[in-house]
Amino acid sequence: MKGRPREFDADEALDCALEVFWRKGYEGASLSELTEAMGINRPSLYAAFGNKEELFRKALDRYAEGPAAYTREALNAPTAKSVAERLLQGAAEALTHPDYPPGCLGVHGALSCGEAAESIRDELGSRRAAYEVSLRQRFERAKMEGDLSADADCADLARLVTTVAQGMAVQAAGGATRQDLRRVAEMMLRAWPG
Amino acid sequence: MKGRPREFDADEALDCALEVFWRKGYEGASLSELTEAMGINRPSLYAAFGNKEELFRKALDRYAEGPAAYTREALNAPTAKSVAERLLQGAAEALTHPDYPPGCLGVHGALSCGEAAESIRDELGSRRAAYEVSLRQRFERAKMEGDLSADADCADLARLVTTVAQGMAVQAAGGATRQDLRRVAEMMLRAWPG
DNA sequence: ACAATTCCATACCTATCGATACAAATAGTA
DNA sequence: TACTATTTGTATCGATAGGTATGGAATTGT
Repeated sequence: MKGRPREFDADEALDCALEVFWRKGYEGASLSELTEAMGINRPSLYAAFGNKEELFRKALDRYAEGPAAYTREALNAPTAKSVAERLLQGAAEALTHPDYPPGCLGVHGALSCGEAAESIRDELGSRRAAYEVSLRQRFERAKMEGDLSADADCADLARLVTTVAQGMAVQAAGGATRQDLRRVAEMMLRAWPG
Repeated sequence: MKGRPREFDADEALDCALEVFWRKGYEGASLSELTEAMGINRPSLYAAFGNKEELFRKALDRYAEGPAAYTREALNAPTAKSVAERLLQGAAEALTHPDYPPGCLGVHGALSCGEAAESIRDELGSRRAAYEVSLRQRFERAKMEGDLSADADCADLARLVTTVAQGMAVQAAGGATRQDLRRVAEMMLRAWPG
């Protein structure tokens, strides 16, 4: 390994980029804002992350493993209802976390790109679809394990939960408080089948 | 009335602009796309509508009175549950209407603007907030009229319904079908209190 | 000590953004 | 016809977008 070592930490810079994308969306985040927030200059960004689109994808991975990890972890809850509860209450917390911008990077980014960033929108759409599938499969397992009524439609139920979570993301972006979202989650769970 | 008459119909042009904003969001819609869709050129647009922001506001008014009129009309339904039903089922239809872009102009536009268009976001936010208030007041009236249980929290209920509607808008923008959204609305209504 | 390699910084590229200046064209009025 | 008011088309403005070329500074292995 020869050559001059880089003077910044790639993960820290990626976290800063994530926050900018989170606040402004994909197209709303300019390279000048990104480089300023990351503390590096343009050529360093391109050398380390490729281009804006690759940077966004890497920030997205980091988002999924960090601030949005609750979505994956919720699937490990013991029953169908507890899965929904951990997902929706986790959303209420995460979408209004004081250390991060309000709202959801995925929802924010998906709706805020013109046709130039179509590949970004497709990427986010397929990620959401994949999550909805895994949620449906989790509910099917719950049905077999007996903690979800046999006549429930798992696909519809998964779509309902993701729809509410996405609506909560819109609410958070619009200024809803943590308490507001907790109540939405609670009312939704009170109506849980079975 | 002196001077050369304009060669285009202002309302038709506004409808075309509305559709472009609807598909691309506020910042995602460029003036070139707008003028091309409207069939006029740039100075004519500025002479007739002021600037991009004023054009968007006028398109927003036209949206509220046209494709999104169901939100206001739903408030006239006889009972609280029928109000929610008309709103959510109306959303399922409107958000997937074949003659219009999928999704909701308000949700799309609010999440897809950087800080440059902060006034646009505030405008959309206050419109949503105003609607949520009118929905709450409608529920309070329903409580007095006896078709909503006395222990229901009208503010929470209004927020829940708008949250689901906004989530449906995100789902529609992501490609959900009309049938998908109808089922979401139906499941939500099945859990209606009282 | 030297050369290879890598990084950082300035300055610049082309394309596009929203917004306008200007003059030709079209109408009503006298 | 002369005059005025308004629209329309072209051409362009300054600002900013994403993305690079270039050159010097810094750190490594030999």
